[in-house]
Amino acid sequence: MKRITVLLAEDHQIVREGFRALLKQERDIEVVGEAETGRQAVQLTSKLRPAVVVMDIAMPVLNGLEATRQIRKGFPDTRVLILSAHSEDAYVEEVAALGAAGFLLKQTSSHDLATAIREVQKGNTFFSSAVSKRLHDRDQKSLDREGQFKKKTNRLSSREVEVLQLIAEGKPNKQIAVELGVSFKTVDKHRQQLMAKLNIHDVSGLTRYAIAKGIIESNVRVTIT
Amino acid sequence: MKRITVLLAEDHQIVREGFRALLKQERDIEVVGEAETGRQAVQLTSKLRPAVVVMDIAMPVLNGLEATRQIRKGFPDTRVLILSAHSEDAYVEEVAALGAAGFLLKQTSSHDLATAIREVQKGNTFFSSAVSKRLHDRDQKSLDREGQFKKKTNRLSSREVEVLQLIAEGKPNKQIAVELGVSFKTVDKHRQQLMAKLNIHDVSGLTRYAIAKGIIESNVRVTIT
DNA sequence: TCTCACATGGGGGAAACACCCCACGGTCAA
DNA sequence: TTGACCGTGGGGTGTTTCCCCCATGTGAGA
Repeated sequence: MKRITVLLAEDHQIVREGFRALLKQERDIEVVGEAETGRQAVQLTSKLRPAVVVMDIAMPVLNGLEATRQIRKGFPDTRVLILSAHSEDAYVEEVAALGAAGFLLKQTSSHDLATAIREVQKGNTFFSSAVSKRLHDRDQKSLDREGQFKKKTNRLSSREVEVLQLIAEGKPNKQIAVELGVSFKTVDKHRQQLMAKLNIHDVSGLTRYAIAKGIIESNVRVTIT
Repeated sequence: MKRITVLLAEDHQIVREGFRALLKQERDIEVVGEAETGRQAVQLTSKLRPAVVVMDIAMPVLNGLEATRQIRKGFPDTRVLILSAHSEDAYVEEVAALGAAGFLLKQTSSHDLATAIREVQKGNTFFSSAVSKRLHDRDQKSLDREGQFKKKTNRLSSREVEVLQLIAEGKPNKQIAVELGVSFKTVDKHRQQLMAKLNIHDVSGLTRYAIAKGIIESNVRVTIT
Protein backbone atom coordinates (compact mmCIF):
# COMPACT_ATOMS: atom_id res chain seq x y z
CA MET A 1 0.00 0.00 0.00
CA LYS A 2 1.13 3.45 -0.79
CA ARG A 3 1.16 5.75 2.19
CA ILE A 4 0.19 9.39 2.12
CA THR A 5 3.33 11.51 2.38
CA VAL A 6 3.03 14.46 4.74
CA LEU A 7 5.19 17.49 5.46
CA LEU A 8 4.72 19.12 8.87
CA ALA A 9 5.20 22.89 8.98
CA GLU A 10 5.01 24.16 12.55
CA ASP A 11 7.52 26.30 14.38
CA HIS A 12 7.28 24.74 17.83
CA GLN A 13 9.42 21.66 17.97
CA ILE A 14 7.59 19.89 20.73
CA VAL A 15 4.23 20.44 19.09
CA ARG A 16 5.69 19.18 15.84
CA GLU A 17 7.02 16.09 17.57
CA GLY A 18 3.61 15.57 19.08
CA PHE A 19 1.96 15.66 15.68
CA ARG A 20 4.52 13.25 14.37
CA ALA A 21 3.83 10.87 17.25
CA LEU A 22 0.10 11.10 16.61
CA LEU A 23 0.42 10.48 12.89
CA LYS A 24 2.79 7.59 13.46
CA GLN A 25 -0.22 5.69 14.77
CA GLU A 26 -1.88 6.01 11.37
CA ARG A 27 -0.56 3.24 9.13
CA ASP A 28 -1.52 4.95 5.87
CA ILE A 29 0.21 8.23 6.69
CA GLU A 30 3.92 8.91 6.61
CA VAL A 31 5.57 12.09 7.81
CA VAL A 32 8.42 12.67 5.39
CA GLY A 33 9.65 16.03 6.64
CA GLU A 34 9.36 18.87 9.11
CA ALA A 35 9.67 22.61 8.56
CA GLU A 36 10.16 25.30 11.17
CA THR A 37 9.43 28.29 8.98
CA GLY A 38 7.20 29.09 6.05
CA ARG A 39 10.17 29.46 3.77
CA GLN A 40 11.53 26.09 4.79
CA ALA A 41 8.11 24.61 4.11
CA VAL A 42 8.25 25.85 0.53
CA GLN A 43 11.80 24.57 0.06
CA LEU A 44 11.00 21.14 1.50
CA THR A 45 7.87 20.89 -0.59
CA SER A 46 10.01 21.43 -3.64
CA LYS A 47 12.49 18.81 -2.51
CA LEU A 48 10.21 16.16 -1.06
CA ARG A 49 7.02 16.68 -3.05
CA PRO A 50 4.70 15.52 -0.27
CA ALA A 51 1.08 14.76 -1.02
CA VAL A 52 -0.09 16.94 1.84
CA VAL A 53 1.44 19.82 3.80
CA VAL A 54 0.06 20.38 7.30
CA MET A 55 0.68 24.09 7.73
CA ASP A 56 0.54 26.24 10.83
CA ILE A 57 -0.26 29.89 10.15
CA ALA A 58 1.87 31.60 12.77
CA MET A 59 5.44 30.95 11.72
CA PRO A 60 8.55 33.09 11.53
CA VAL A 61 10.28 34.22 8.34
CA LEU A 62 7.29 33.49 6.13
CA ASN A 63 3.85 32.93 7.54
CA GLY A 64 1.75 29.93 6.67
CA LEU A 65 -0.63 31.79 4.39
CA GLU A 66 2.09 33.21 2.20
CA ALA A 67 3.85 29.84 2.18
CA THR A 68 0.59 28.24 1.10
CA ARG A 69 0.25 30.72 -1.74
CA GLN A 70 3.72 29.90 -3.01
CA ILE A 71 3.23 26.16 -2.70
CA ARG A 72 -0.08 26.29 -4.54
CA LYS A 73 1.52 28.29 -7.28
CA GLY A 74 4.67 26.21 -7.65
CA PHE A 75 3.39 22.74 -6.85
CA PRO A 76 -0.31 22.41 -7.66
CA ASP A 77 -0.33 18.69 -6.93
CA THR A 78 0.54 19.24 -3.28
CA ARG A 79 -2.49 19.83 -1.09
CA VAL A 80 -2.19 22.22 1.82
CA LEU A 81 -4.07 21.72 5.07
CA ILE A 82 -4.06 24.82 7.25
CA LEU A 83 -3.83 24.16 10.98
CA SER A 84 -4.31 27.16 13.18
CA ALA A 85 -4.75 27.93 16.82
CA HIS A 86 -7.49 30.38 16.15
CA SER A 87 -9.97 31.32 13.55
CA GLU A 88 -10.50 34.88 12.59
CA ASP A 89 -12.58 36.15 9.77
CA ALA A 90 -9.84 37.80 7.80
CA TYR A 91 -7.83 34.57 7.77
CA VAL A 92 -10.77 32.47 6.74
CA GLU A 93 -11.40 34.87 3.90
CA GLU A 94 -7.85 34.53 2.71
CA VAL A 95 -7.67 30.78 3.15
CA ALA A 96 -10.68 30.20 0.95
CA ALA A 97 -9.17 32.28 -1.85
CA LEU A 98 -5.73 30.78 -1.31
CA GLY A 99 -6.51 27.35 -2.63
CA ALA A 100 -5.91 25.61 0.66
CA ALA A 101 -7.61 22.24 0.77
CA GLY A 102 -8.68 22.55 4.36
CA PHE A 103 -8.64 24.52 7.57
CA LEU A 104 -8.38 22.79 10.93
CA LEU A 105 -8.47 24.36 14.35
CA LYS A 106 -6.09 23.11 17.00
CA GLN A 107 -9.14 22.54 19.13
CA THR A 108 -9.94 19.53 16.98
CA SER A 109 -8.88 15.98 17.75
CA SER A 110 -6.04 13.97 16.26
CA HIS A 111 -8.63 11.73 14.68
CA ASP A 112 -9.91 14.69 12.73
CA LEU A 113 -6.39 15.52 11.63
CA ALA A 114 -5.90 12.06 10.16
CA THR A 115 -9.31 12.18 8.52
CA ALA A 116 -8.60 15.60 7.09
CA ILE A 117 -5.28 14.44 5.65
CA ARG A 118 -6.97 11.52 3.93
CA GLU A 119 -9.77 13.65 2.57
CA VAL A 120 -7.60 16.37 1.11
CA GLN A 121 -5.27 13.77 -0.37
CA LYS A 122 -8.28 12.38 -2.23
CA GLY A 123 -8.99 15.82 -3.58
CA ASN A 124 -11.77 16.74 -1.18
CA THR A 125 -11.81 19.64 1.22
CA PHE A 126 -12.00 19.56 5.00
CA PHE A 127 -12.90 22.53 7.15
CA SER A 128 -13.48 22.65 10.89
CA SER A 129 -17.13 23.26 11.55
CA ALA A 130 -16.59 26.73 13.02
CA VAL A 131 -14.65 27.68 9.94
CA SER A 132 -17.02 26.22 7.40
CA LYS A 133 -19.92 27.78 9.23
CA ARG A 134 -18.28 31.13 8.78
CA LEU A 135 -17.70 30.53 5.11
CA HIS A 136 -21.26 29.36 4.77
CA ASP A 137 -22.62 32.45 6.50
CA ARG A 138 -20.60 34.62 4.21
CA ASP A 139 -21.81 32.76 1.13
CA GLN A 140 -25.38 33.02 2.30
CA LYS A 141 -25.02 36.71 2.75
CA SER A 142 -23.66 37.31 -0.69
CA LEU A 143 -26.27 35.00 -2.19
CA ASP A 144 -29.01 36.93 -0.48
CA ARG A 145 -27.86 40.14 -1.99
CA GLU A 146 -27.67 39.04 -5.58
CA GLY A 147 -25.04 37.34 -7.71
CA GLN A 148 -22.41 34.80 -6.80
CA PHE A 149 -18.96 36.24 -6.46
CA LYS A 150 -18.34 39.10 -4.10
CA LYS A 151 -16.03 38.92 -1.16
CA LYS A 152 -15.39 42.61 -1.13
CA THR A 153 -18.24 42.77 1.36
CA ASN A 154 -16.30 42.23 4.54
CA ARG A 155 -13.28 44.19 3.60
CA LEU A 156 -13.02 47.27 5.80
CA SER A 157 -13.12 50.66 4.12
CA SER A 158 -10.38 53.11 5.01
CA ARG A 159 -12.79 55.14 7.08
CA GLU A 160 -13.80 52.06 8.98
CA VAL A 161 -10.16 51.27 9.71
CA GLU A 162 -9.74 54.79 11.09
CA VAL A 163 -12.72 54.34 13.36
CA LEU A 164 -11.52 50.89 14.39
CA GLN A 165 -8.17 52.32 15.37
CA LEU A 166 -9.72 55.03 17.50
CA ILE A 167 -12.04 52.53 19.15
CA ALA A 168 -9.10 50.27 19.89
CA GLU A 169 -7.29 53.23 21.38
CA GLY A 170 -10.08 53.47 23.88
CA LYS A 171 -11.91 56.51 22.63
CA PRO A 172 -15.67 56.80 22.95
CA ASN A 173 -17.82 57.51 19.90
CA LYS A 174 -18.38 61.07 20.96
CA GLN A 175 -14.69 61.90 20.95
CA ILE A 176 -14.07 60.00 17.73
CA ALA A 177 -16.76 62.13 16.14
CA VAL A 178 -14.91 65.29 17.18
CA GLU A 179 -11.54 64.03 15.96
CA LEU A 180 -12.91 62.98 12.59
CA GLY A 181 -15.10 66.04 12.28
CA VAL A 182 -18.28 64.07 11.75
CA SER A 183 -21.38 63.47 13.79
CA PHE A 184 -21.75 60.96 16.59
CA LYS A 185 -24.24 59.02 14.54
CA THR A 186 -21.87 58.56 11.65
CA VAL A 187 -19.24 57.13 13.94
CA ASP A 188 -21.85 54.87 15.42
CA LYS A 189 -22.77 53.74 11.94
CA HIS A 190 -19.17 52.95 11.01
CA ARG A 191 -18.81 51.06 14.23
CA GLN A 192 -21.83 48.90 13.48
CA GLN A 193 -20.67 48.40 9.93
CA LEU A 194 -17.18 47.23 10.82
CA MET A 195 -18.49 45.02 13.58
CA ALA A 196 -20.79 43.34 11.12
CA LYS A 197 -18.00 42.85 8.61
CA LEU A 198 -15.59 41.38 11.13
CA ASN A 199 -18.29 39.55 13.02
CA ILE A 200 -16.83 40.87 16.25
CA HIS A 201 -19.33 42.50 18.54
CA ASP A 202 -17.46 43.84 21.52
CA VAL A 203 -14.75 46.40 22.15
CA SER A 204 -12.21 43.97 23.54
CA GLY A 205 -12.58 41.78 20.47
CA LEU A 206 -12.05 44.78 18.22
CA THR A 207 -9.01 45.75 20.24
CA ARG A 208 -7.50 42.28 19.98
CA TYR A 209 -8.20 42.27 16.26
CA ALA A 210 -6.59 45.67 15.80
CA ILE A 211 -3.50 44.52 17.66
CA ALA A 212 -3.30 41.25 15.77
CA LYS A 213 -3.56 43.19 12.52
CA GLY A 214 -0.98 45.74 13.57
CA ILE A 215 -3.45 48.60 13.38
CA ILE A 216 -2.47 49.58 16.89
CA GLU A 217 0.05 48.41 19.44
CA SER A 218 -0.72 46.92 22.79
CA ASN A 219 1.34 49.47 24.67
CA VAL A 220 -0.59 50.79 27.56
CA ARG A 221 -1.07 54.50 27.76
CA VAL A 222 -2.11 55.51 31.24
CA THR A 223 -3.95 58.75 31.30
CA ILE A 224 -2.73 61.06 34.01
CA THR A 225 -5.58 62.95 35.53
CA MET B 1 8.22 1.22 40.00
CA LYS B 2 6.11 4.20 40.82
CA ARG B 3 5.40 6.40 37.85
CA ILE B 4 5.29 10.19 37.91
CA THR B 5 1.69 11.34 37.63
CA VAL B 6 1.19 14.25 35.25
CA LEU B 7 -1.72 16.55 34.50
CA LEU B 8 -1.69 18.24 31.09
CA ALA B 9 -3.20 21.73 30.93
CA GLU B 10 -3.36 22.99 27.37
CA ASP B 11 -6.35 24.37 25.53
CA HIS B 12 -5.67 22.93 22.07
CA GLN B 13 -6.91 19.39 21.96
CA ILE B 14 -4.62 18.18 19.21
CA VAL B 15 -1.54 19.61 20.87
CA ARG B 16 -2.62 18.01 24.12
CA GLU B 17 -3.04 14.67 22.41
CA GLY B 18 0.40 15.11 20.90
CA PHE B 19 1.96 15.66 24.32
CA ARG B 20 0.15 12.64 25.64
CA ALA B 21 1.48 10.54 22.77
CA LEU B 22 5.01 11.80 23.41
CA LEU B 23 4.86 11.13 27.13
CA LYS B 24 3.40 7.68 26.57
CA GLN B 25 6.81 6.70 25.28
CA GLU B 26 8.31 7.46 28.68
CA ARG B 27 7.84 4.47 30.94
CA ASP B 28 8.23 6.37 34.18
CA ILE B 29 5.66 9.04 33.34
CA GLU B 30 1.90 8.66 33.40
CA VAL B 31 -0.57 11.27 32.17
CA VAL B 32 -3.49 11.04 34.57
CA GLY B 33 -5.60 13.91 33.31
CA GLU B 34 -6.09 16.72 30.82
CA ALA B 35 -7.44 20.22 31.34
CA GLU B 36 -8.62 22.66 28.69
CA THR B 37 -8.75 25.76 30.85
CA GLY B 38 -6.84 27.12 33.80
CA ARG B 39 -9.84 26.72 36.02
CA GLN B 40 -10.21 23.10 35.05
CA ALA B 41 -6.52 22.62 35.77
CA VAL B 42 -7.04 23.80 39.34
CA GLN B 43 -10.08 21.59 39.78
CA LEU B 44 -8.38 18.51 38.38
CA THR B 45 -5.30 19.12 40.50
CA SER B 46 -7.54 19.06 43.53
CA LYS B 47 -9.19 15.85 42.38
CA LEU B 48 -6.26 13.92 40.96
CA ARG B 49 -3.34 15.31 43.00
CA PRO B 50 -0.76 14.84 40.23
CA ALA B 51 2.93 15.10 41.02
CA VAL B 52 3.47 17.51 38.13
CA VAL B 53 1.22 19.83 36.15
CA VAL B 54 2.43 20.74 32.67
CA MET B 55 0.82 24.12 32.19
CA ASP B 56 0.37 26.21 29.07
CA ILE B 57 0.13 29.92 29.74
CA ALA B 58 -2.36 31.03 27.13
CA MET B 59 -5.62 29.42 28.13
CA PRO B 60 -9.20 30.67 28.22
CA VAL B 61 -11.23 31.32 31.37
CA LEU B 62 -8.17 31.34 33.63
CA ASN B 63 -4.68 31.71 32.28
CA GLY B 64 -1.83 29.42 33.22
CA LEU B 65 -0.07 31.88 35.50
CA GLU B 66 -3.10 32.54 37.65
CA ALA B 67 -3.88 28.83 37.69
CA THR B 68 -0.31 28.19 38.82
CA ARG B 69 -0.69 30.68 41.63
CA GLN B 70 -3.82 28.96 42.86
CA ILE B 71 -2.34 25.49 42.58
CA ARG B 72 0.80 26.53 44.45
CA LYS B 73 -1.33 27.98 47.19
CA GLY B 74 -3.78 25.13 47.52
CA PHE B 75 -1.57 22.13 46.74
CA PRO B 76 2.07 22.87 47.60
CA ASP B 77 3.12 19.28 46.88
CA THR B 78 2.17 19.57 43.24
CA ARG B 79 4.93 20.96 41.05
CA VAL B 80 4.02 23.17 38.12
CA LEU B 81 6.00 23.19 34.89
CA ILE B 82 5.16 26.16 32.70
CA LEU B 83 5.17 25.51 28.96
CA SER B 84 4.96 28.55 26.74
CA ALA B 85 5.43 29.58 23.15
CA HIS B 86 7.42 32.72 23.87
CA SER B 87 10.46 33.64 25.87
CA GLU B 88 10.45 37.38 25.36
CA ASP B 89 7.04 38.02 26.84
CA ALA B 90 6.48 40.18 29.83
CA TYR B 91 5.11 37.38 31.97
CA VAL B 92 8.38 35.50 31.93
CA GLU B 93 9.45 37.75 34.75
CA GLU B 94 6.49 36.78 36.86
CA VAL B 95 7.08 33.06 36.66
CA ALA B 96 9.88 32.87 39.19
CA ALA B 97 7.82 34.66 41.80
CA LEU B 98 4.90 32.36 41.19
CA GLY B 99 6.59 29.30 42.58
CA ALA B 100 6.62 27.47 39.28
CA ALA B 101 9.20 24.71 39.24
CA GLY B 102 10.18 25.26 35.65
CA PHE B 103 9.65 27.09 32.41
CA LEU B 104 9.91 25.34 29.08
CA LEU B 105 9.60 26.81 25.62
CA LYS B 106 7.61 25.03 22.97
CA GLN B 107 10.70 25.24 20.84
CA THR B 108 12.31 22.60 23.01
CA SER B 109 12.29 18.89 22.25
CA SER B 110 10.11 16.21 23.76
CA HIS B 111 13.22 14.77 25.35
CA ASP B 112 13.61 17.99 27.29
CA LEU B 113 10.00 17.84 28.39
CA ALA B 114 10.47 14.39 29.88
CA THR B 115 13.71 15.45 31.52
CA ALA B 116 12.08 18.56 32.95
CA ILE B 117 9.20 16.54 34.37
CA ARG B 118 11.62 14.19 36.13
CA GLU B 119 13.70 17.04 37.49
CA VAL B 120 10.83 19.06 38.93
CA GLN B 121 9.32 15.92 40.40
CA LYS B 122 12.57 15.40 42.27
CA GLY B 123 12.31 18.92 43.62
CA ASN B 124 14.72 20.56 41.24
CA THR B 125 13.95 23.37 38.86
CA PHE B 126 14.21 23.32 35.09
CA PHE B 127 14.28 26.43 32.96
CA SER B 128 14.91 26.74 29.25
CA SER B 129 18.19 28.55 28.73
CA ALA B 130 16.61 31.58 27.07
CA VAL B 131 14.31 31.95 30.05
CA SER B 132 16.88 31.54 32.78
CA LYS B 133 19.12 34.05 31.07
CA ARG B 134 16.29 36.53 31.09
CA LEU B 135 15.54 35.93 34.74
CA HIS B 136 19.17 36.43 35.58
CA ASP B 137 19.26 39.76 33.77
CA ARG B 138 16.19 40.92 35.57
CA ASP B 139 17.46 39.99 39.01
CA GLN B 140 20.57 42.03 38.41
CA LYS B 141 18.49 45.01 37.44
CA SER B 142 15.92 44.84 40.22
CA LEU B 143 18.61 44.58 42.86
CA ASP B 144 19.95 47.90 41.68
CA ARG B 145 16.87 49.98 42.08
CA GLU B 146 14.85 48.70 44.97
CA GLY B 147 14.21 50.09 48.39
CA GLN B 148 11.87 52.96 48.92
CA PHE B 149 8.94 52.69 46.55
CA LYS B 150 6.18 50.31 47.53
CA LYS B 151 3.12 50.67 45.38
CA LYS B 152 1.22 47.80 46.90
CA THR B 153 -1.93 49.81 46.32
CA ASN B 154 -2.15 49.22 42.59
CA ARG B 155 -1.27 45.57 42.71
CA LEU B 156 -4.16 43.51 41.41
CA SER B 157 -5.54 40.73 43.57
CA SER B 158 -5.79 37.31 42.01
CA ARG B 159 -9.54 37.62 41.74
CA GLU B 160 -9.14 40.91 39.94
CA VAL B 161 -6.74 39.33 37.48
CA GLU B 162 -9.32 36.66 36.77
CA VAL B 163 -11.99 39.25 36.11
CA LEU B 164 -9.58 41.26 33.98
CA GLN B 165 -8.86 38.26 31.83
CA LEU B 166 -12.54 37.56 31.26
CA ILE B 167 -13.20 41.20 30.42
CA ALA B 168 -10.32 41.16 27.95
CA GLU B 169 -11.76 38.02 26.41
CA GLY B 170 -14.81 40.08 25.56
CA LYS B 171 -17.24 38.71 28.08
CA PRO B 172 -19.92 40.93 29.62
CA ASN B 173 -20.25 41.20 33.40
CA LYS B 174 -23.32 39.03 33.43
CA GLN B 175 -21.53 36.09 31.86
CA ILE B 176 -18.45 36.59 33.99
CA ALA B 177 -20.70 36.38 37.03
CA VAL B 178 -22.02 33.03 35.85
CA GLU B 179 -18.56 31.64 35.09
CA LEU B 180 -17.17 32.69 38.45
CA GLY B 181 -20.30 31.72 40.31
CA VAL B 182 -20.77 35.11 41.94
CA SER B 183 -23.28 37.88 41.50
CA PHE B 184 -23.27 40.52 38.79
CA LYS B 185 -22.63 43.19 41.39
CA THR B 186 -19.50 41.52 42.67
CA VAL B 187 -18.07 41.34 39.19
CA ASP B 188 -18.97 44.98 38.69
CA LYS B 189 -17.19 45.79 41.92
CA HIS B 190 -14.02 43.95 40.89
CA ARG B 191 -14.16 45.70 37.56
CA GLN B 192 -14.30 49.13 39.18
CA GLN B 193 -11.59 48.17 41.62
CA LEU B 194 -9.13 46.99 39.00
CA MET B 195 -9.85 49.96 36.78
CA ALA B 196 -9.09 52.26 39.66
CA LYS B 197 -5.85 50.43 40.46
CA LEU B 198 -4.64 50.45 36.87
CA ASN B 199 -6.04 53.87 36.12
CA ILE B 200 -7.52 52.51 32.93
CA HIS B 201 -11.16 53.27 32.43
CA ASP B 202 -12.24 51.57 29.26
CA VAL B 203 -12.47 48.03 27.93
CA SER B 204 -10.02 48.51 25.10
CA GLY B 205 -7.41 49.85 27.51
CA LEU B 206 -7.91 46.87 29.77
CA THR B 207 -7.60 44.57 26.78
CA ARG B 208 -4.34 46.17 25.68
CA TYR B 209 -3.03 45.95 29.22
CA ALA B 210 -3.96 42.29 29.46
CA ILE B 211 -2.20 41.56 26.19
CA ALA B 212 0.88 43.55 27.15
CA LYS B 213 1.04 41.62 30.42
CA GLY B 214 0.53 38.29 28.72
CA ILE B 215 -2.70 37.64 30.58
CA ILE B 216 -4.35 36.92 27.27
CA GLU B 217 -3.26 36.69 23.66
CA SER B 218 -4.37 39.02 20.92
CA ASN B 219 -5.70 36.15 18.89
CA VAL B 220 -9.33 36.48 18.10
CA ARG B 221 -10.89 33.42 19.58
CA VAL B 222 -13.87 31.77 18.02
CA THR B 223 -16.55 29.66 19.61
CA ILE B 224 -15.38 26.08 20.01
CA THR B 225 -16.15 23.69 17.19
C1' DT C 1 -27.57 53.96 -16.76
C1' DC C 2 -28.07 51.99 -12.63
C1' DT C 3 -26.66 49.40 -9.10
C1' DC C 4 -23.55 49.11 -4.95
C1' DA C 5 -20.26 50.41 -1.64
C1' DC C 6 -19.18 54.33 0.81
C1' DA C 7 -19.88 58.29 3.85
C1' DT C 8 -22.96 61.04 5.90
C1' DG C 9 -26.81 61.91 9.44
C1' DG C 10 -31.08 61.10 12.47
C1' DG C 11 -34.73 58.53 16.01
C1' DG C 12 -35.27 55.26 19.28
C1' DG C 13 -34.57 51.53 22.60
C1' DA C 14 -32.54 47.59 25.26
C1' DA C 15 -28.43 46.37 27.19
C1' DA C 16 -24.06 47.09 29.10
C1' DC C 17 -20.84 49.92 31.37
C1' DA C 18 -18.84 53.40 34.70
C1' DC C 19 -19.19 55.11 39.01
C1' DC C 20 -21.31 56.53 43.22
C1' DC C 21 -23.60 54.96 47.88
C1' DC C 22 -23.89 51.25 51.39
C1' DA C 23 -22.93 46.72 54.10
C1' DC C 24 -20.81 42.08 56.29
C1' DG C 25 -17.49 38.41 57.02
C1' DG C 26 -12.75 36.74 56.59
C1' DT C 27 -7.62 36.93 56.81
C1' DC C 28 -3.48 38.69 58.16
C1' DA C 29 -0.27 41.66 60.09
C1' DA C 30 0.87 45.39 63.39
C1' DT D 1 -7.52 44.28 68.84
C1' DT D 2 -7.56 47.26 65.30
C1' DG D 3 -6.83 48.30 61.01
C1' DA D 4 -5.99 46.91 55.79
C1' DC D 5 -7.23 44.45 52.27
C1' DC D 6 -10.10 41.14 50.10
C1' DG D 7 -14.36 39.05 48.43
C1' DT D 8 -19.01 39.19 48.59
C1' DG D 9 -23.60 41.65 47.55
C1' DG D 10 -27.38 45.37 47.08
C1' DG D 11 -29.16 50.28 45.76
C1' DG D 12 -29.12 53.90 42.31
C1' DT D 13 -27.85 57.09 38.09
C1' DG D 14 -26.01 58.73 34.13
C1' DT D 15 -23.35 57.44 29.96
C1' DT D 16 -22.16 54.53 26.30
C1' DT D 17 -22.71 50.80 23.39
C1' DC D 18 -25.14 48.03 20.21
C1' DC D 19 -28.56 47.42 17.02
C1' DC D 20 -32.74 48.36 14.68
C1' DC D 21 -35.38 51.82 11.64
C1' DC D 22 -34.86 55.65 8.22
C1' DA D 23 -32.67 59.00 4.72
C1' DT D 24 -29.32 61.77 1.18
C1' DG D 25 -25.41 62.18 -1.80
C1' DT D 26 -21.16 60.65 -4.36
C1' DG D 27 -18.29 57.90 -7.01
C1' DA D 28 -16.89 53.49 -9.15
C1' DG D 29 -18.03 49.69 -11.89
C1' DA D 30 -21.03 46.27 -14.79
